[in-house]
Amino acid sequence: MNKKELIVQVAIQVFRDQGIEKTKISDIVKAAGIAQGTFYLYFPSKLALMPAIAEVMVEKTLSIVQETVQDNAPFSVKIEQIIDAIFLVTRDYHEIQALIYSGLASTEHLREWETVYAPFYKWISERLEEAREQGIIRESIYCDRTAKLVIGLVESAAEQIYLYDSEQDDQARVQKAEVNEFLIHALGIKF
Amino acid sequence: MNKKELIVQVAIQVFRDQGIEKTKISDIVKAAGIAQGTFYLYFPSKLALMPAIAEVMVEKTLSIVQETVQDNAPFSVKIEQIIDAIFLVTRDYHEIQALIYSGLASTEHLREWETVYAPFYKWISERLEEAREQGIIRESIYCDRTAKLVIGLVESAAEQIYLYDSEQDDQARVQKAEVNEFLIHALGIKF
Amino acid sequence: MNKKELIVQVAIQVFRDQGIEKTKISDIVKAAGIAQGTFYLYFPSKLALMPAIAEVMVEKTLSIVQETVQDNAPFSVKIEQIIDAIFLVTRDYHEIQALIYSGLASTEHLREWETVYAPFYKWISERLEEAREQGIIRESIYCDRTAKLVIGLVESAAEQIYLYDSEQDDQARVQKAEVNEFLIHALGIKF
Amino acid sequence: MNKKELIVQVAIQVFRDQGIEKTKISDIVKAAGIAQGTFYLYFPSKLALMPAIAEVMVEKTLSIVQETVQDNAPFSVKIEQIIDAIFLVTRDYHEIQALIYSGLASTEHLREWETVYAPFYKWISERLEEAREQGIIRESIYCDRTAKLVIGLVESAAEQIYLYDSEQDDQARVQKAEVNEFLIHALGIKF
DNA sequence: GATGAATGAGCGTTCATTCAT
DNA sequence: GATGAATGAACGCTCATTCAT
Repeated sequence: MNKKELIVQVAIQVFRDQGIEKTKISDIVKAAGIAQGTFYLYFPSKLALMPAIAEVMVEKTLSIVQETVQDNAPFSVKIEQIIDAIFLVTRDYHEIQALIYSGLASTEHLREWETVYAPFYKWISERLEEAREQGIIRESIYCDRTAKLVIGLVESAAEQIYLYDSEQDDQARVQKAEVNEFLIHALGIKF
Repeated sequence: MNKKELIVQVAIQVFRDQGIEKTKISDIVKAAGIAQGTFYLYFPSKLALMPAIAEVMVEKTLSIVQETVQDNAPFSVKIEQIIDAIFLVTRDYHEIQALIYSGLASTEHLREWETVYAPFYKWISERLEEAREQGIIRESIYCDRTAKLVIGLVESAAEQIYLYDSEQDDQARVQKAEVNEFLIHALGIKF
Repeated sequence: MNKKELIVQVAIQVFRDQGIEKTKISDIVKAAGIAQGTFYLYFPSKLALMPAIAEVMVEKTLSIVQETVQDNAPFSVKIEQIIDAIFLVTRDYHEIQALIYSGLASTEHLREWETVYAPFYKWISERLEEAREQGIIRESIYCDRTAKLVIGLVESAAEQIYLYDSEQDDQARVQKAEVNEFLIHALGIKF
Repeated sequence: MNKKELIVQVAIQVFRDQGIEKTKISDIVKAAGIAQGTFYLYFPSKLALMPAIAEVMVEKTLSIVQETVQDNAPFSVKIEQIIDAIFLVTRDYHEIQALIYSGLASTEHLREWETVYAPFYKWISERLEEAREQGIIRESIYCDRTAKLVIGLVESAAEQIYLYDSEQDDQARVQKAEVNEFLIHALGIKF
């Protein structure tokens, strides 16, 4: 089996279980069932894991969003589904999300993250584009920039809920509704 | 000068200069011109610094916002000014903001942050309340929740710009305009 | 007690006992009865010990030579005494001498050694100068350069004997006699 | 090409380029273009390389000396040529020379080095013998022992020059002249 | 014979924390 | 209160060596 992927997958799991700060490389290799030195064959340091994790996380997020959003649903429903999906991912992985957003993982790898995040931005942007062409949202929207604002808004809203606790179903429901309302107006969605 | 305050002020400065991860307590005490042991007279551990820093940062942010926003300006202008102020703070302190938002500083102190952030949320909420009472924004808005969404939106938008580089004046201008447009619709501002 | 000196003294002892290559920093601190971290207060690395050791070794060598050589002895006897003294030091510290002579201790510290060795060269040079002024050795001698040759010759001769074994009294006696004869002619000593 | 020889040749080269201490086996095999494991088919450990390297170095030194010294030159010229040759080798390989002289490579292999160095001592000894039989040098000389002194003297003189810097042509010229003068008297060369 | 991914014991180094002064 | 030398547990990382292919 591919050891590099194994390390990344296991690292995500261990980070979720015991927190990022407290995770030692020795914890990761133990969980992965490999030798300490093997880690260093694939990653020069603990920090170097981060871009790979970010990539996996974005893939995971995007695929959950894509699974949740129904192609033939009306745009207003799609927005609700996008919100649902992002809240879902945030609930389960907020610690890792936080890491990715914080400038933590040292400046050297920041550049890579831009590319890593690109597919997610692009997908949302395309949905906005579709809606705009169909006249369902206001025309003045710049889809690329707005996609980033939407993702930023929903993720930050979800983080506000899940930062302290993953068990916040009621709070989450209210917050999602509020975000939905917020977005309906922000995007000028017509029904 | 009060040593406790001195330590917090110096710590923020050192964090900005050389990054949070790389900052050792010895760096802070050196910069503060005090002895290693003196630190522990005021803070039981390195982590105990964080709530104090968060408090100062929120005070700083709020006071910048308050200075920027003119009491007698129309609400739409106030929104622009709020955006300007948050972008300004984010540009100068995005690393520390990131720290505060990420779950980084061990869970024991998270609760305190909530209270620490409260004044900022409250102030924005009050401005929304005023506007709603004057019928300048849509009535369906829940001010408390929306205040958090607005702050989350603007901060995440600013972070997208400044994460990689603090010198992004052109990018920032475009992003600010987009956020403004976004908020005008989201809040249903009437002119 | 001065910890820096303690470390150097103990390090020399430990190096002699168990060899330089096999000596870990933990061995040194254990023998010195200090904590691991304390070592790093005084020396940034194992290599950084070397100039300090060299200094002590040269001081030791010079003081043994000075003690052995009688001020009022005839020059030819002084030469014998110098040979005796250098052989003595080499027997007891040949491993450390070897270290000092090899380029081992990484190029960064080489420059310092030149200064460190200077007093020894100088002292020998002065003895040659005296002898030359008294017409006891050939006039064509450049004392400074010749001092280095003499020390190099005698030390290398001693090392040839003690490299493999410190118990070589017979061999040493013959070698010393040969070196003495060699030097008598090289310096053109007159009786 | 014979892999064993290849490894030794490459190792010498890599040692010269990046220093002995910093050279890992992986560097050697990389430079040799062979696999990590292949090294261990020919040498049971890293230390086992040392005698082989010493052998090659002595062969190299001896052959350079033999090439430089002209059979039919007068003995005084031969001495100059020997000095030249040894300075040349020392300039190019002083780090490896240092390794060979220092007790570095664990004691188990020291014995072998004695035998390895023998041919060089023997060759010089034979030249002295010739000269002594022809009455060109003083009769009291023991050629075997003196050969070692001569080699030790010249090598240490060369090391004093090249230890810090390989580019020392002026210094080297003066030092060689001084050594020559020194030897002329030590050996009692008659013209 | 040749390979090179995998190993893991071992070591150097860091740095938050303590405490005698 | 203030100091800063001393501490030592903790961890990152290296690299000689192995072995299944």
